[in-house]
Amino acid sequence: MEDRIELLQGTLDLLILRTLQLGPVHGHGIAKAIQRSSEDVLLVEEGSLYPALHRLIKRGWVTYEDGASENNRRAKFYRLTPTGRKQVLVETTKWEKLTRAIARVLRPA
Amino acid sequence: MEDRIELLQGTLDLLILRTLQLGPVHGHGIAKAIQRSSEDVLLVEEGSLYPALHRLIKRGWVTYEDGASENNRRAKFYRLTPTGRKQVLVETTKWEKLTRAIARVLRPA
DNA sequence: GGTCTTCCATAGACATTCTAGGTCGAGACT
DNA sequence: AGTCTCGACCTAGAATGTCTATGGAAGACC
Repeated sequence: MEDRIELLQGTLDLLILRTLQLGPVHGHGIAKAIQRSSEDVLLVEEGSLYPALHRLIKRGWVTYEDGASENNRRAKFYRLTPTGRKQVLVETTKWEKLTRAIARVLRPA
Repeated sequence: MEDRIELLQGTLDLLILRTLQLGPVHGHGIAKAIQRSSEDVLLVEEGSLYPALHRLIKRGWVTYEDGASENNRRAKFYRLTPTGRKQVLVETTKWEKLTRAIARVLRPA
């Protein structure tokens, strides 16, 4: 296949949190949303997605309710908790700080 | 203890390659250079640095010669191979593609 | 009823970083 | 001479997070 780009470790949580900022979405929908908004650059594997979601739940940043998808399939609609909502900002800031730092190193003096 | 920021997995190789673009440097010097040019945001632990360097050598992107440091200590001066020099561009492009993609996801529509 | 697709999930492999140790030698100080 | 610190190098093992591969359940569709 083509140039698959692997996610950087630690970035998936942020991508998920940010996606959930727009409202409750089920797992499959999160993956599709990230793929779409990244213009097909980022492909979230299920084997990465669900462990990540469970991680976020464990940390109290995300919760879910059972429901039915647009296609009438059983689905869990994940959404941010109040803590999670704050955490999005923390994580976003951290990401920006980090990428700015890396950019400085990459930019040849 | 302040807000230690951990490196993202996969970014260290690029940081090292980019640092070596400026000329041969010994390990300790690489760590200091990255710390300095990132304005103390990125701290490269030795336990990450040396495995990374050996990885890059194994891939044929980096090589080294023995020499003496500014302080007259024994040191290995690491430098890019011709292949490594090309690889810097590849890795830089990948990084930019990835961060652009992530930025699109983070940017709320 | 059979098959496709959607949605959820996990086990195990893999890669990279960190923690926590250790070595060895140069220079400084006593 | 002895000892201390620091510079430079290194590794083992733990921790983390992603990927590969796989499976299951249930609705849709023929």
